[in-house]
Amino acid sequence: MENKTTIHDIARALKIDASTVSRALNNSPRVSQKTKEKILAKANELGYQRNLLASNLRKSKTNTIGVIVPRISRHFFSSVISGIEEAAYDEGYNVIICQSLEQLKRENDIVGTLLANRVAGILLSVSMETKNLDHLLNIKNNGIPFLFFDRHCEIDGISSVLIDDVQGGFDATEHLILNGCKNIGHFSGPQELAIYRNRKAGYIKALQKHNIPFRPEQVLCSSLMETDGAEGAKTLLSLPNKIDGLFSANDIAAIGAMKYFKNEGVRIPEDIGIVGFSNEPISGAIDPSLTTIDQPGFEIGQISTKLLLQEINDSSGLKKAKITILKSSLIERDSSRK
Amino acid sequence: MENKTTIHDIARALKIDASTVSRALNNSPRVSQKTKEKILAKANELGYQRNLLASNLRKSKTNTIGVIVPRISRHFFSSVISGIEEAAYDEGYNVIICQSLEQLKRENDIVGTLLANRVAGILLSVSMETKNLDHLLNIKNNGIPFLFFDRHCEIDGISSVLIDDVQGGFDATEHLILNGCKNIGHFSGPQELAIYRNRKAGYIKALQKHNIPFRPEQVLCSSLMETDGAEGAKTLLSLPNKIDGLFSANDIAAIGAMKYFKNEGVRIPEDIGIVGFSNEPISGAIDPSLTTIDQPGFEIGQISTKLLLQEINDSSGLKKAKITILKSSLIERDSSRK
DNA sequence: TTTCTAAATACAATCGATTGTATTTAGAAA
DNA sequence: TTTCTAAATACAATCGATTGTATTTAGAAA
Repeated sequence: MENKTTIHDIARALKIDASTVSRALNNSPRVSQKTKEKILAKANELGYQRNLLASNLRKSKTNTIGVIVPRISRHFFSSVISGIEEAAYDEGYNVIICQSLEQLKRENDIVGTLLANRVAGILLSVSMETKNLDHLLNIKNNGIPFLFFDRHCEIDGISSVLIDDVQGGFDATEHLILNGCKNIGHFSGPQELAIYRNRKAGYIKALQKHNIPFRPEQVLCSSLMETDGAEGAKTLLSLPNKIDGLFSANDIAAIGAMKYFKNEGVRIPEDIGIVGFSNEPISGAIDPSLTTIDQPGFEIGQISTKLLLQEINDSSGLKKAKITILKSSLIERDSSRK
Repeated sequence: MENKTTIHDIARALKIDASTVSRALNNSPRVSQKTKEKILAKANELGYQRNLLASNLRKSKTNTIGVIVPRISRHFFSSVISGIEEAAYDEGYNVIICQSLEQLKRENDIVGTLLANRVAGILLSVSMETKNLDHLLNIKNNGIPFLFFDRHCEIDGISSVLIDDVQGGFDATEHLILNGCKNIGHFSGPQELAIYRNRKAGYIKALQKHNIPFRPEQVLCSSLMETDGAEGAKTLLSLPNKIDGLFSANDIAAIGAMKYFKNEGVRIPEDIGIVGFSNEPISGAIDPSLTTIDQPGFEIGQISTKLLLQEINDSSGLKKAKITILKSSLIERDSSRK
């Protein structure tokens, strides 16, 4: 009960060699059917369970992949994780989940532990603080396959699974324009992150297409927490050019702004139309319901995992970065209908 | 770049023994300061990274704990996981997350893999299908510490971290009664799970206290998905005794019922007062907002992890099951105010 | 019965780190 | 300078499974 049984215990009990036991348990053709049966029976009897630590050490590979997300409890990330977990489970892989909590230091530490645990590969969505990429280059130099999803960095030979943030930003903004907004503010995130640069680029592109002047002071960068949204709303209201639309690079900040606006007696969508990004479950439920861009989290997780497993199993070292772009879609709700 | 450096590489480069390198890297007092410095410098130079597989195999212990939840993307569980991950990270442990998707077969498989991976311990909230406990007894027989949170089973010597479901059910029901409801229906889950039995017990207790007859046909058991809630609502409306209150054992089913009622022109809370359970983020946002019982997920995760780590580090085999019960709290919103 | 070949099994090294024991070294004491 | 002791380092076994090579076995062919 205390000491786990090993192949040596089985070998001793049957007076055969441990190597034969090992081969039998791995169903090798080099062991006779009769012996296999005896070994399996004894293994069962003794409650044998393969020690994957030893097995992995010997084979120098593991059946574990590491996942680093900024925050597990964000619905988008937990959907991605669901997708990852399911795809990994199907292929017999385990998933170690870690959260950076948007801190570079933690991200750094986590990469270290995952490498020390010799994970087979890493899936990663970087923190908002990630400007220095040394720890990521370190993964690469260790020859561990890895892959970005959603929030990525440009590293030679490293693939990403993304959604089309430029298009998403464009759709969100054009939707507001088509609903009559003429002066649209934008909440963006840290400009180190491509997703926020791209959503902003889409915003600008839509303005240009419709000949609406771009006013840089109407773009506010923050960490996009709910309080940031409220503060941003306050700032926007104080600007000389009265805004009548807001595209926020995430739902949480949009909701923060919405609450602030409501408190100030600004009507939504009549006075200000609002579009968010991410389609958090709460967005469909608040009043008024929030128009937003849906990101297919579960699918991102599944696809990322499949690509990563391909890289893990593909021993040819020739890696060319592949960018997979998934479609996002505008979900039209009440916050933008004028 | 391809082949990881080992302590032997360092040893060879410095013409010393690997055991000294190992001791130096573990900061053993048996190695002189001078040698330690040389070794650390060389380790850095060669980009050495400890192989935890080997280390753990030798020490026959791991720094990984396994977590099994029904579904990662449920907000309650992702908060618990957040709590687990943070508490584990602080103590240098990694977390392998697995989801049973409410299926016994998957739960079974997962337990097997976790055992094979020789996790240091397991935190577990059982699936709705878990009636047979063999796989859980197997964990115990393997001498791996484990602990239930939220959804538990009674196994000798196994501790649990729970919330007071009887009290929660009682509070929810009494709240409806105090708001004037006289005939209250109840959505329950699979009766194999103590949480659902207990919430129901609280419901009955509140009825008794207020001398309201208990009508078994008004208690509907299901998997508590949104569709189950809608169906349950339909059933309740068809009963001879007109109901004017509903206590659902989770928010999702409550919301399903709410949507059905609204569709049928039943007003909430005027015609039927509703209280859910779990405080999903969406519940505060829907219209009318849903009164519910808040469960401190993050805290449950932290406490469970601390208790588990205690058990892991406490070698005295004397385990007495400890039940930790956390307080839940009623969050009063619009769906129950008459 | 002997010889040969393929099938079955045993032997031995290995993955990388750890750890109890043995040996060497350095510096103090004689 | 020799002797002794504590500090520092080396040796060797080990954790449990895997795998290339060597040996044994069983049954067919001679």
